[in-house]
Amino acid sequence: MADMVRTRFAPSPTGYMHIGNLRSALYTWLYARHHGGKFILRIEDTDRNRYVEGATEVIYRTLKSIGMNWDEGPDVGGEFGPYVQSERKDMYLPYAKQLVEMGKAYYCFCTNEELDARRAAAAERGETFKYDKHCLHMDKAEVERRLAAGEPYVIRQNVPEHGEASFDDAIYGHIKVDCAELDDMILIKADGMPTYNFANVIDDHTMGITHVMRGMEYLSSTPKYNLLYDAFGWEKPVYIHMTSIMRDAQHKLSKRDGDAYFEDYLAKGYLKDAIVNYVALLGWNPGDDREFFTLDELVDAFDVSGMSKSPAIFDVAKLTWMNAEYIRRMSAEEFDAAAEPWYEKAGIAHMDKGVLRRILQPRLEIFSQMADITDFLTKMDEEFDIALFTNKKSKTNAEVSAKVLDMVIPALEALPAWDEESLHSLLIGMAEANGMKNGTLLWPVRIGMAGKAVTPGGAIEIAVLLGREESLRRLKLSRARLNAAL
RNA sequence: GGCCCCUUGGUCAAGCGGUCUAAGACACCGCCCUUUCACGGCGGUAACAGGAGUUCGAGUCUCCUAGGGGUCACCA
Repeated sequence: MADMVRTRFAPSPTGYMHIGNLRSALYTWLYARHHGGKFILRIEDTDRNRYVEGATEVIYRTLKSIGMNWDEGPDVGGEFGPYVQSERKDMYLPYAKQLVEMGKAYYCFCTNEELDARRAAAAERGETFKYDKHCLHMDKAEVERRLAAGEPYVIRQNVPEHGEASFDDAIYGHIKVDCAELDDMILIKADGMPTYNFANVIDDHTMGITHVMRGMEYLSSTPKYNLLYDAFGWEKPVYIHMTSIMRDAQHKLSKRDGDAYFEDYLAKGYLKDAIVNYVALLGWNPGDDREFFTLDELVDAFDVSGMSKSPAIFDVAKLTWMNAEYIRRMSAEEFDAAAEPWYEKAGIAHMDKGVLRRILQPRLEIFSQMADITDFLTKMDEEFDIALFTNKKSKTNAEVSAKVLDMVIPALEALPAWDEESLHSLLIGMAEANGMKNGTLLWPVRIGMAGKAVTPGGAIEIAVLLGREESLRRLKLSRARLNAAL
């Protein structure tokens, strides 16, 4: 038990799951599972102004859908609860007061307005503002008096003016900073709530978190947290700071570009497993050439030594490739099931599923491409440019095409069975009998039925999908339009 | 601006002092396959940010410069 790894994912409920957050959750979860430890979910809602209704449910739903289960959390409980920060509100003040008694923290009555003014003044002088410990020097009697009078106050950490604060990061190594650089951060806000920084330290310790994994934006404030651990005489956790995911070299993935949230990609038709797989590889590598991982395989392979120090740019093209690969690797049953809603949307659900699967599975990169790629099946552009009948490689032009269609249409009308095999032997047989390349015969037929240069599948598959009546209707119509070019 | 972190091809990245005339993947280009387009197969273009050291030897260690990111809130 003493060596049991305990990690935590501590999101604030803002409504959506950011891709970067998702990856942090994933790594944190993987670390715990890989080491046979516990994964704890804690909701950090100390900022009441930012609370979003239903946001916690989004977090639960997302994590569950991916398969990241938690051992302790607001909904499942646990012996270190409560797991919602606002419900722990009363736990923090005593710790802060304890620090005050030890001289490691102090009451501060400076108002926000005063501070803002001083900050602005410092900025004007081109200086970095740092709280001057003004209230630290207030005599005890006055502090007591103002407290008794009910004056609003905050509690600040008393950072030594000299010396060094440091910590060891599992990825970045030893990070140290001069205490003179550190500001006396607020531990308890005027509303009695702890700041994120303070709550984090207290919660992580009281919840027995052994490995603190979080974004690297906390790298520079972590030495300050360690001062708190030292003051309390607590054992420090192992720190593992994780890189951020970027849109490009200088910007993080952002809400504005509609590329930041897990939900965005789901809506665009990406598979959750592909997203998770791709994201897992952004900032971590298994040390070999493997790229495809199930969650279980990730648990097995995950290791801090494979985590990178520099931020990674999110490459949609690679995600798309990976998603396409996931689609191609689906079994027939899986593909049919996943495709069904998209077939409905595209209006082709009544067509031959076997043929659809065969032409679409290797071609779709994301399911949302379905409607576009199959649009000609539901409705041919009857005004299509008849120049499409001309194709050099297939040796076709308007004249050849007219000839081919004149020959093919009656033969198709006479074909007893309208199935793939019959269509295939008829058309290929005709090409051979007439000494034509397959392409010379099939090109006009495909164009005549599709009215489009690029189609998934060829003439035979399209004919099967459209059925005899519609195929012939289109071919006759196209043949008639060809007259204009002769 | 102060402080902290980072820096291998367009992107993800392997590399942990010699086997680097630097792997693999995506993207891109070419060829093959072929009933268009894909899929698949084969091949190609493309990188150690720059400069000083240390060393017999540096992508790998040190320092400097440059570039990028983070942070400096009663936000998390």
